[in-house]
Amino acid sequence: MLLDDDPAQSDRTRDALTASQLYYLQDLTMEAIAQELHTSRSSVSRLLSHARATGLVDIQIRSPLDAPSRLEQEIQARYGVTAHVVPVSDRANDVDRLERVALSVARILGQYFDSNMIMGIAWGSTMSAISRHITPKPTHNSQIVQLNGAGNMSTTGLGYASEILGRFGNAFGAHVQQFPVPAFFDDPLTRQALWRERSMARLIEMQGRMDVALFGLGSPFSEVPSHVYAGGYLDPDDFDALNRDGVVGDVATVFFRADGSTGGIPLNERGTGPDFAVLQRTPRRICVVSGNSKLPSLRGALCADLITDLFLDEGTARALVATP
Amino acid sequence: MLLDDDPAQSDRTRDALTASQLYYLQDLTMEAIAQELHTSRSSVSRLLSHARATGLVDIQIRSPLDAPSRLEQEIQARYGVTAHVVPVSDRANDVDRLERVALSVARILGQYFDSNMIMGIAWGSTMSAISRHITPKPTHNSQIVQLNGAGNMSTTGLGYASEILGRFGNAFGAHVQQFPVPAFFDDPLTRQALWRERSMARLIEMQGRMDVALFGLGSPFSEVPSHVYAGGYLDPDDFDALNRDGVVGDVATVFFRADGSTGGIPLNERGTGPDFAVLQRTPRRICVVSGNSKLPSLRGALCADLITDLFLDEGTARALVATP
DNA sequence: TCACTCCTTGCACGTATGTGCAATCCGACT
DNA sequence: AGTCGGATTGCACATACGTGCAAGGAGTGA
Repeated sequence: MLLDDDPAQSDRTRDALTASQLYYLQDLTMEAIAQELHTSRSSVSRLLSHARATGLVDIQIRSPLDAPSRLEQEIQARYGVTAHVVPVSDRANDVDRLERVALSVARILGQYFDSNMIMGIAWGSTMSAISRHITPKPTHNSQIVQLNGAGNMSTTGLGYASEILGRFGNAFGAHVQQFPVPAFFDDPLTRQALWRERSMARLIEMQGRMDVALFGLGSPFSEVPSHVYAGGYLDPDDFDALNRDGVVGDVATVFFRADGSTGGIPLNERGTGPDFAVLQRTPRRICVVSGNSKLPSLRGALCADLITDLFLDEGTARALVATP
Repeated sequence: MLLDDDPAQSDRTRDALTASQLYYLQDLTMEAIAQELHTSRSSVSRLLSHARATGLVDIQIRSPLDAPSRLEQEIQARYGVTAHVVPVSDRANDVDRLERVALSVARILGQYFDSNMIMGIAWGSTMSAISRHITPKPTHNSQIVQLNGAGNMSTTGLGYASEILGRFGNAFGAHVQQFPVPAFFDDPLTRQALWRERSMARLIEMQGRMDVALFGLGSPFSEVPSHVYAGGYLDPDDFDALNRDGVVGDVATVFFRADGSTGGIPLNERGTGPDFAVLQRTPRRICVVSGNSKLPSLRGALCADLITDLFLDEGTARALVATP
C-alpha cells in the first residue's frame, strides 16, 4: 500500500512535506532547511529525494498550451494519434532509448490515471522499465488489470508479470487483478473452457470496462526481440508460422499483420490477450515505443487503430514520418 | 503579454522545453543536456531557470490527499476556512515572514485561477510582494479587476497599484481592469456621482461577478502599519475616527470592527472598496496574512465571513488557535 | 560603414547538492 | 538483559549548479 499507515513514516512524510515547501516554494537552501528542521543538510537532501520519489512533489512540464513539436503535429495529422516525442540523443543505443522513454512515461503517467479508473496493462521489457520508475500518485477505488497471461513452459508467469503489476498497483494504491494463465495455451479448447469460468469471465469483463490501456509493442522479426520472443513462450514452429502469416508485431501477445489485421493467425486462437475490439473500445490507449526496429510493428498497430496516445523517442518519430 | 509571439523567443522556449524534459523527466545532468543541445552547461542552467520562471515547468506539492497539519485542521474546525500554513522559522522577523508567505502564495496561485475567470485583487504590501513572484500560467479570456482605488493626496495611484495589477495580468495573460479613483473621496457625494457613470458601473458590476478575490489585511493600530496607513491616504483626524469607531482592520480599504461589522464607520462612506456583501458572494476568497500584529484584524475578517482560503505563516497560525 | 547599445554566450569561481561510509540508534527476538 | 539486523544519521568528499564578468553578436541609427 502506498499510504503511510505506519505512524513512524508519518513524521518522515510530514518533514518531507515541510522541507518541500521550504525548498520548492520558498527557495531556501537545504542548509537553511536543515536548521529549521534541526537536522543535517544531508538528511534534508534525502528528505527531498524521498518527497520526489513518493510523488509528494510533483513536477509537471506543460507545453505552452499548444506548440507541439513539428514531429508531433505531423504524426497527429497523419495517424490521428496524440504523439509525445521524447527527446533522446540520436546516438543513444536502443537500450538507452527504451530506458529514457520509459522514464519519461513513468513520470507523467499519473496525468492519465485517477481514482475510480481501471487501467489495463501488458507486460514486456517496455512495461517493466516503466514500472520501475513510476512516480506514485494516490488514488481511490482504482484497479490495475493484467491484459494477457504470462505463464510459459517453465514458469507460471507469476514472477515477472506480477512484479510489474505489483509496482503499478503500489504506485497508484490500486487494486491489482492478475491474470494467472499462460501467455499461450497449448490447446485453444482449454482457453474456451477456462474463459467460461466465472473468475475468468469477471476479469475479462473488467478488461472490457477499462479506462486506460498501457502497452508496448512486440516485434518478432527485429534484431532486438521482445520478451515474448526470447522468453520461451514460443517454439520454433510457432515462429515459422508467424513468419508465414505475415505477422509484424503484437500487442499484449495478440499478433497482427502490417495492415493491422489479426484474423487467420492460428496462434491468436491460443493466446490470452484481449481482442483488438476490446482495446478499440477503451477510451485511452497509450502505446510506448522506442527504437527503429519496432517501426513495422508500430505501423501495423496504427493501422489497427489501437492507439490514442503514442510515446516514442525522437529518432523513431522521425523515421515514422520519413516515409510517404 | 505572456505568450511568445516573438519568433526569436520561440526557439528559446522550445529549447527550454526540451531541456526541461531531459532534466526533470529523464534526470540528465545539465552537462549532458548541454551536449545534446550543442551549448554550454551554463546556458542550460539559464534555460532551466527560464523554464521555471515562465511556468513552463510547474512544481506542485500535494499533501497526500489529506493530512492537513494539526493547525490547519484546527483552523478549519473553528473558523470554517481552508487554512494553508506556511512554514516559517519562528525567529524570522515580520518582513521575512511576509516575504516568504507571499512567495509561497505566488507559486501556487495558478491553482486557483484559470481561463474565463475574473480575479479581484486588492493592493498593499502583501499584494505587492505576491505580485513580484507569481509563477506565470497562460489563460484565455480571463480578467484581473482592481478592487479599490489607489489614489491619494499626492498621486493618482496609477503607479503603485497599477504596477501590481500589471504583474498579475502579465503572469496570467489576463486583461487588466484598473480602478482609476482615489482610495478615499473627500466627499461621499462624489463617489455616489461617479458610481453612476457607466464606466464605473461596468467595473463594479464586474467585481460582482468575480470568481476569486485575493487580498491581504490592513491593521491600523499595529506596530507595522500597512500601506494605507503610511502612504498618506488618511490624515490624523481619520485615524482618530477609526480608533473611536473600534476599527481593527480593513480589506481593500473597507474598515471593520472586531465583530466584522462595517456599519456606522463614516470613512467607509468615502472609500472605494467593495461592499462586504460583494465579497461574500465571491466563490473563492483568498486572504494572505503574515505576522502576529495582524491577528486582531484577521479575527475580524473571519467574523465577517470574508475568507474561504487563508494563507498564513506558522507563528500567526499558532497564535490564532492559541485563544479559547 | 561605423559606432553604439542591448542581449546572449562561455568561462571561472564559489556555493549547493548527492552519496559512500562508518557510527549510531532502534526494535525485535532469544 | 543481551545481541543482532536493518534503518537512519552526519561527515567528508566529489560532483553538479548558479552567477558575475568579459567577450562576442545582432540590431539600430547616424
